[in-house]
Amino acid sequence: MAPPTQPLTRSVEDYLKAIYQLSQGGSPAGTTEIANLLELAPASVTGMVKRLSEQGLLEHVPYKGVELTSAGRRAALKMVRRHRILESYLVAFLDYTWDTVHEEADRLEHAVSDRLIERMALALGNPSVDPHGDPIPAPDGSMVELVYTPLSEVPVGESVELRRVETRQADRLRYFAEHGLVPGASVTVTARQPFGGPTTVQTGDGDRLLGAELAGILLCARAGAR
Amino acid sequence: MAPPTQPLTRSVEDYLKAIYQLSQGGSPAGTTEIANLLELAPASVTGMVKRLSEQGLLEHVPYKGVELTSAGRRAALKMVRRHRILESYLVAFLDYTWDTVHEEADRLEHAVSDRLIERMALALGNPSVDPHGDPIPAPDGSMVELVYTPLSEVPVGESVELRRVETRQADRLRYFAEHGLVPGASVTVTARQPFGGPTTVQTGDGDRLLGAELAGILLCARAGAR
DNA sequence: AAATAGATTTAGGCAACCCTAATTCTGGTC
DNA sequence: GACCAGAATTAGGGTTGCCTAAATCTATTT
Ligand SMILES: [Mn+2]
Ligand SMILES: [Mn+2]
Ligand SMILES: [Mn+2]
Ligand SMILES: [Mn+2]
Repeated sequence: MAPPTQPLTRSVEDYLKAIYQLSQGGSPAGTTEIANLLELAPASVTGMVKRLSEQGLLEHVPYKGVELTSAGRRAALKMVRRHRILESYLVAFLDYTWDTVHEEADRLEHAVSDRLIERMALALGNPSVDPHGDPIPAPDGSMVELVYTPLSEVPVGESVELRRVETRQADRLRYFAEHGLVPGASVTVTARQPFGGPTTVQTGDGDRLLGAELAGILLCARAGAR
Repeated sequence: MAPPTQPLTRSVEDYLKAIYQLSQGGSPAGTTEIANLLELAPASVTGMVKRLSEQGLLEHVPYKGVELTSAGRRAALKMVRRHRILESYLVAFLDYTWDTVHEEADRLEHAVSDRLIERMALALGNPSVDPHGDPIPAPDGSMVELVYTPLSEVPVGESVELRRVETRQADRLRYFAEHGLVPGASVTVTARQPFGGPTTVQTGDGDRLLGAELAGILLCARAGAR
């Protein structure tokens, strides 16, 4: 622990965000996983992990993996809030589209002040989700993460509401937007081929065939879910 | 010269902006001047100046001073545009005041994309000056710099329009704003004490006595000036 | 139990930036 | 023309954060 926490660097903030993301699945984040996500060499990650552990932001069990400490998680969630508020603001007020906004937010998140983020949040009416349907942590770090069902697992015949799109790949996002597959849209699953085959859905603007990859990325609220 | 110019770092951008500012007076910027403005040790500046000269951004005559090359000036003006558009946007849309906006813009200017700046400029209606009355360079780097008269030099009896406030000190800026001394305001000089004494002005909300420092900072358009 | 693939760490470097202390230069002054 | 103060540079370090290549560890397979 280093009590008089000095401001985190851009690199450190990106590491913490990445580790937060990778730890979502319950198990600790591996060195190579982190390296892949941040596009760095694994050896570089080992070095940074050592430093962050000494600063009390991570718990590192050599050869096993890393987890965030509560201080680390707090910092990570702050970055997640910044990122998602920024995305929301840029889309709402500056004409960004959901396929171009991630990149801009990924740089700005390190440069904005708390004050600016809160002003943007206020201008947006304190939204609870960003343009991709990702939940936005509150300023105190609390976040309500709802459990959704991938469209690929919605039974044939059911009608669901799209709530969240789990990808950053611009081409996928553009494809979805072009066909009205955005958070809030209602779709009905009319067929599904077996063995990882495509799902057929009926949307506001016609029927569409979605391969397993795309259908797995679209998260839906089933009947009765909130 | 290094042809395939890679992105400039935050430090480099700040150096170029500082050198641009210091070269405004015609003579080259000195090492110590730059160091003072950036709050660095002079030795650090010597090192950076060497690197930037090698990159073709500066012309350095050892022991004499540095000047921007055209590539350096281009980069500096880009930062000035970014800074001033950001200030304008934050004041216009996010409730910033002119005494708090500089700090935020000084960090953001390094993180925003060209696209974002142009979107903000569009939302603002492509302004030609920022909240302090500082001129905003066009995207191509051209800038119209008008010549104003410091209030301290406006003859007694004349009426002028405030156009620009030349300080970043928040306390001064707050004082001016409190008393309506902002760009666009009309004031009449009703008296001036000799030997660097105060100037008395008549403003929309009453008479006011301004010491030489403050009166020197308020730049005005005299009758007939544009 | 030995071999091995893959993950991880260690070793050794490098570039960008910053600092302090010591040295050198420059433009006057006496 | 020698001297001096201040400006600038050089010398020598330190930190952060990244890389490649060479160990080393772990888990799984044979
Ligand atoms: Mn980022
Ligand atoms: Mn998002
Ligand atoms: Mn800056
Ligand atoms: Mn300004």
